[in-house]
Amino acid sequence: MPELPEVETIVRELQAVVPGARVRSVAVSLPKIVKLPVPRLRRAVLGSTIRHVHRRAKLVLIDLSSGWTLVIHLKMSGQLIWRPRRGRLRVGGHPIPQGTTGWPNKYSHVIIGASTGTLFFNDQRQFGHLKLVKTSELEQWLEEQEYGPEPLADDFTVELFLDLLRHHRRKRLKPTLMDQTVVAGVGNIYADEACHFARVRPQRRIASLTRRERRALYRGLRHVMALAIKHRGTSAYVYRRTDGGRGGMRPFLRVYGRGGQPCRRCGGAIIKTTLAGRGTHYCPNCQD
DNA sequence: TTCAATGTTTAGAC
DNA sequence: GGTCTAAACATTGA
Repeated sequence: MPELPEVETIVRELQAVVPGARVRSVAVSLPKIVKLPVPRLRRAVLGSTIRHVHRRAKLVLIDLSSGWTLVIHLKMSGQLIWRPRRGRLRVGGHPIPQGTTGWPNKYSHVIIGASTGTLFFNDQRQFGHLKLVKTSELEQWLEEQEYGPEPLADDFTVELFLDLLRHHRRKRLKPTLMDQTVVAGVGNIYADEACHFARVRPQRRIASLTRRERRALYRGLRHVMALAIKHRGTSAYVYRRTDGGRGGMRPFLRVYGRGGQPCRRCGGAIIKTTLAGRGTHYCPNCQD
């Protein structure tokens, strides 16, 4: 999916325009995406007002006046699209397939009609899901998911990060960074980018990392996430009127998707390999 | 035709 | 028990 920066981008977009909208209709064309009986979803959301849109890890959280929170995971190919009655479209998540011009389309699996616009939950690969959690129990529920700290939060200190790494000494670096119980929200793109920032190869064992390297990884995670949010993510489209621009992080990626191309730091050829089943990119010259 | 794609979970091997 | 890989989910496009 969209990783933390892409989810944060769409959450900010939605939070700016959606609160206050009253839900008037719910249409589900792919029931398996909704992890509860559709009639129950209807009862929980129809007639309620959207209060607040926020995020934890890669989850989009939409608080409703009914006391329920919609919990949406976009996984690999989910999108959220807000089409307001007036004003510009807000699109977040996976890039829109070429040729797609309107909504709903064949990937629009959940459509929530509201007083000021319509929210589309689209997902090409159908991996995403939508759940419902009582807002009063949301904090508790999130704790049960055992997410690690938010990498950009004030309480994510270097000391905490070093401590988390100590619990995974025998594991390889990149899968550990992507472990949502270690740090929340890190995915395949930004794990590679953080490793490059820290000049460390993704396949290194945690135990082999020097204190200096661990601290560089901490800085790398924070830097890469903040930069990606600043540029509105790597591929989330954010439409302005009809033509729109896309998430602008792509030109700032130093290794992801750049196999065979020269390293922007040292000129070495970026290697693309596989680690933990995921495409993994690094510079063999300046990452050790 | 084959493979890989911003995620997560699970089964099985060692 | 710990850690790894492959497969599964489903679809598309290079």
